[in-house]
Order: sequence, then C-alpha cells, then structure tokens
Amino acid sequence: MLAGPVLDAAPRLLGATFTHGGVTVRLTEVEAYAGAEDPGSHAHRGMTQRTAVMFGPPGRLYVYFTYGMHFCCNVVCGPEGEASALLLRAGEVVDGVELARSRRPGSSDRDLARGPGRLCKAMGIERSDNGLDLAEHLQLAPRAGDVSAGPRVGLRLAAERPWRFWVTGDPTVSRYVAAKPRPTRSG
DNA sequence: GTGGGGATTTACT
DNA sequence: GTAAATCCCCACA
Repeated sequence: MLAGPVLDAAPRLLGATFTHGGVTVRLTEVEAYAGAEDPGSHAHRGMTQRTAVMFGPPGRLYVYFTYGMHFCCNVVCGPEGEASALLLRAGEVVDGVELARSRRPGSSDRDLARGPGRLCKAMGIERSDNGLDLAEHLQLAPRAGDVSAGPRVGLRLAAERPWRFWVTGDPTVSRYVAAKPRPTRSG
C-alpha cells in the first residue's frame, strides 16, 4: 500500500497552517502523488535531479516550475525512497495578508492562494526553496469542516484517481478544471 | 545538442 | 469560453 501513508496524511494537512516568506496560509486543498508507481507523478520515471527531493525523507518541500511561469510546491509525505508527496493546491491567507497582496496585485483576498501557482506566488516560494525542511513551517491544527475527495486536476495521466482532498464548502478551494488537450504545433 | 510536453494563470470576447 | 504566455526538464541521438 504505497498510497496509504500519503492518502492518510492528506486529511491531516487540511486545516494545518503553512508559514513562509512572512505569510501564513491555512491549507484547504491538497492533492496526493503516490510514488513512482503513480503515472501522474513526476517521480513516475524514477529519480532525477529534479525529483530527488521527492525521494528523500518526509517533511521537506518539493518545488517545481511549470508552464514557463509558475511554481508549485509539495510536501514530501512518504518514507524516504517512496517519492510520495502532497501538492499544496490552495489555502486561505490568515497572516501576512498585506505582503501576500503586494505579491499578487489585483487579486481579491479570497484568490490570493486559491490555486497552486497562486499559493506559491503569494508566499514567495520559488526554486531556491526546493528541499526546505518544513519542521518549523508547518503547524497542524484542528480542522473546521469536513473533507471531500475527488479527481485530480490538470493531469492527463491517471487524473481520475480520487486523490484530491479539500475542506468541504471552503470558498478558497480552487474550481475543478479538467486537463485541456494541447494542440500540436506541427500543423 | 535538440525537441516536445507540462500537477497553471490571466486577459480578452 | 477560448487563447496565449513561457521556462525547465527529460528522453533520445
């Protein structure tokens, strides 16, 4: 049961607070990536320089760059060598709101960290934070509300696995958008 | 050394 | 709702 530990950790992370760059966020949405066996995970093709952090010990931050302009961050949750992690998809800014606003001008408070790329931007997370030890950044807390589960977002492989978890009814949870097929540039 | 794809967001219609 | 923006990473030769 490789997926076991990650899927178990997901509900516990919801409601927890994550502090970085002077901003504190209450996590409302996460997404599980369960090791090398998971076709949707970056770790699927084995350890590379980029995914090395995922294969390392739990409790560290895995940051990656995507679509040429956005960072996304994960919390490594599985034991060392398993490469399981939870993508932090959304949260509510509960402290450092002004700093978050300055990083995301034009955004409403509700949208400050509503989405993985937005969350990283609001918190000032970037490539240099890859591998960061989260021991003093993550604070588990009692969760207000129930947890829902559903399909993952944005993936073209194994997206149907119900490994996205969110706080039921929370307004800062991102809207589900199915992966869009990309047109080939060859035409 | 080169080519193709990606765990997204934003602006415009 | 649809389209565009844009760097990095990985696989192959």
